[in-house]
Amino acid sequence: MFALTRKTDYALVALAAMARLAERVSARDLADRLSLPLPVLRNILKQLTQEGLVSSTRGQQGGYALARTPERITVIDLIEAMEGPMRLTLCCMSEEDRERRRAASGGERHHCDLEGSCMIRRPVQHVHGLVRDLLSRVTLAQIARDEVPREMDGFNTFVTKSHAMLGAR
Amino acid sequence: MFALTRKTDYALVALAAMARLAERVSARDLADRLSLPLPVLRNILKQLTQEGLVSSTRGQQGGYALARTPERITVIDLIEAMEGPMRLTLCCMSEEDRERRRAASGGERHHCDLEGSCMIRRPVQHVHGLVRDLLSRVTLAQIARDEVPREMDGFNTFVTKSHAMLGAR
DNA sequence: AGATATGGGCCTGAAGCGGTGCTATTATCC
DNA sequence: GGATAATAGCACCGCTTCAGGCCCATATCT
Repeated sequence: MFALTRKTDYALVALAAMARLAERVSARDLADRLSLPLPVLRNILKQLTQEGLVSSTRGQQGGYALARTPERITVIDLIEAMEGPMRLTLCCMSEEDRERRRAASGGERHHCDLEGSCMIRRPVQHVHGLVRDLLSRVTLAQIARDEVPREMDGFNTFVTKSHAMLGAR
Repeated sequence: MFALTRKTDYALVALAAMARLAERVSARDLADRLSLPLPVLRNILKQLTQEGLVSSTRGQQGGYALARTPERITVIDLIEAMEGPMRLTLCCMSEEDRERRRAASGGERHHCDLEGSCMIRRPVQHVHGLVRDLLSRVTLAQIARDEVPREMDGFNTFVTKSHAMLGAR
């Protein structure tokens, strides 16, 4: 089911709230404000900290804050922080991702069996790039302020970015 | 993990091959040509038939063929046929989908708890619309011929389409 | 010292995914 | 009419992930 998990959903709500607050908040405080279940929110904030999207301060008066300005946090950052690298199909995985999954689940075949003979690999990877780029153009600031542009053009810069990305990954 | 399932992946490969062949093929034949596991491909083709993307003919010399021209089958059609309605977050579910899930899993809460107070609902639904529209612009014909446009503009028509869609769903 | 936070685990029930097998039905060919 | 070849509709199983919760160690401020 092509969908974000509930945790990612909550993460989006939490980060948007943190963007508006713009000051350090404890997990409990945030859970109260947003009516989110505290244990879940804790796990989410922990993970976002590990992934470097938020910074944490321990102890009394501690809490969480965005690690960067909301303009520099994109939706794809958030998604991949919570769910790991996005991929439309198996061919869209990067080599590193592939190694990681192979190591994690014990030597399964985590590559497309077709590889050479697959006729749709290039176009599919291209669509993958289009989606990923779209999500990398939406920032947390835009989400928080309900200022997501109606049109996502400016694909001139995209073309180069996309190709560079596909090459690198 | 924001990714398509393996079945959807295979479905894409299969449909693209059927688009190129442009004639009726049996599941076995297709599995041989594409080096896909036959039992899996069978289930996929059955499901695609139920969803109306391919038409089937029983009996000897029977098989499957695309129900429409590949120009009229989009990637989002395929994805939603295999995985059910796409949604970025819970708020992006249509009312019917919500009812369906509620009925299926016995009265759970399948809606966003925040509803009224949620500050990011509109922007998130808008991003959902952007992604969905992008995927609805890529056709099976383009995939099969590796002719996916480098730029996906023409968002003028999109704006109206998107709003109509969000309204209808 | 005590109160308040985060950090790092670990655990469980439920649901979805990947894959397989069996039987019934339908159409064609001989 | 009978054999054959194909789809249709199930039901099943092992595995992984998801959602949610709990516990204890550690750090920090008062």
